[in-house]
Amino acid sequence: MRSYDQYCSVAKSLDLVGDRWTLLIVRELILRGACRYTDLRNGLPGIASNLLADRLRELEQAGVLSREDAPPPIATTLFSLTPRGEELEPVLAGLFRWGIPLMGDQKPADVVKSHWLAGALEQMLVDHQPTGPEATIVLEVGNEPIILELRGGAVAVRTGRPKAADVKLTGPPMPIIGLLLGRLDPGDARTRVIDFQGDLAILDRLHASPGPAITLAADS
Amino acid sequence: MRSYDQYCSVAKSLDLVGDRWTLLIVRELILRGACRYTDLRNGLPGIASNLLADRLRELEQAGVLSREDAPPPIATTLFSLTPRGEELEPVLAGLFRWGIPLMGDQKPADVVKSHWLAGALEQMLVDHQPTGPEATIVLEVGNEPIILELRGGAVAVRTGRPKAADVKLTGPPMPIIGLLLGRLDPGDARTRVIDFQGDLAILDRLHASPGPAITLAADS
DNA sequence: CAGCATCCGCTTTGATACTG
DNA sequence: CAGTATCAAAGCGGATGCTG
Repeated sequence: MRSYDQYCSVAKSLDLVGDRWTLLIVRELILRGACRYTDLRNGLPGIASNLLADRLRELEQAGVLSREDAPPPIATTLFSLTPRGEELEPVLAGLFRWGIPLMGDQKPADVVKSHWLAGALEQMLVDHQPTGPEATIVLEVGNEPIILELRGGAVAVRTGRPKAADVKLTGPPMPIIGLLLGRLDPGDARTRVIDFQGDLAILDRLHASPGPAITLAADS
Repeated sequence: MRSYDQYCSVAKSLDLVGDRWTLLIVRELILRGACRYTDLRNGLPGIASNLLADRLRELEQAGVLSREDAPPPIATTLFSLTPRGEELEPVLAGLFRWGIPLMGDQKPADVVKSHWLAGALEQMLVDHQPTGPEATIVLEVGNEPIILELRGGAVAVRTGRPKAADVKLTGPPMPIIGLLLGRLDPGDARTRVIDFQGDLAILDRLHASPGPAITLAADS
């Protein structure tokens, strides 16, 4: 990309990561860790192969990612973020958050990947009942299950094979996200989302009102 | 811009603000507040006029900014961020910070505007001596003076005409930034920078070590 | 002058095919 | 698997012109 030729740190940042696809490559590496070329292609549906190669070269040049040949048994090239590249995480976190309201309508052309949703949920979810028991929520959505683990006030989000779940939600992405963020109540959800299993009360821990007593106290 | 067609909040964000120039327009509106078309052109040297018009239309459409005709005496159109647009501030803040290490070499082609530097400094500076007296630092750099006001632990950064200054630094941008961030000591600075006026000790308040006593305590 | 729209040459991107 | 090569289409930059 042609430089903006502005002595401004935003412009200098965008000189390096402002190209089309570039921040999505960083997204993949943040969410997935070290990736093969093919993993990146799978995580970036729509990218042209030559563009991916170009971008990887530019990002390596810029010190954002590094390329290393994995040891003999694997025999492949792995791309991963450098520490400098990982410093882009706050920028990506901002974009994950800002884009949530734009995810209302999943267009027919839209591809869904579970790890993208996991990244967004990680930015948005808080356990408002930190003293509660550990709990596991599993979402069957996208191409692989998403696992939310509530423990000590934190919500860990990952994808993969779940062992056990206190609640399991199966259905299309949008109503499930709305339900988790508290923008859709279980009544509406039942008509749009598909299937609940387990104790729905656990979902209340993700919403803002810890209980009537505190709500009343805030009102007084 | 063509959509990425990915059901991911980062991709959806970039569908709206990932185009060339778009985030720099948001930068201008965050730093400057409501702007006229001409103000934006001045703050975005290098942009083609038609492109600016296109982007403003797209951003208005996306709900990021609004256009309003100022009242009669002014008779111009003002562009300003909507609340939704202001929510991009964390993203811009991230880019301001991430780009600081890229500002080493001001290339001959680079344009400098003081309000860009002000935005970067606002993200980086902290007063480590919050109980100290109020102090004003003035930077004569770029096209207009930058005023740093230390008060109660906060560092307010603005551009404009200063009233009085405890320290005044005059010179090229890079060494002045280095000096403020503590990456360049006054000895080196004197050979590269320029001109000091006033009490340089105030600059120490911007650096990490609050004093020998605390440093020793931390070591023990 | 402020706020665009049009035109044109150049660069970047997208889609697909091909290779060590 | 990890890329190149090719070429058409889209996007961008710069100049200029138009309208209140």
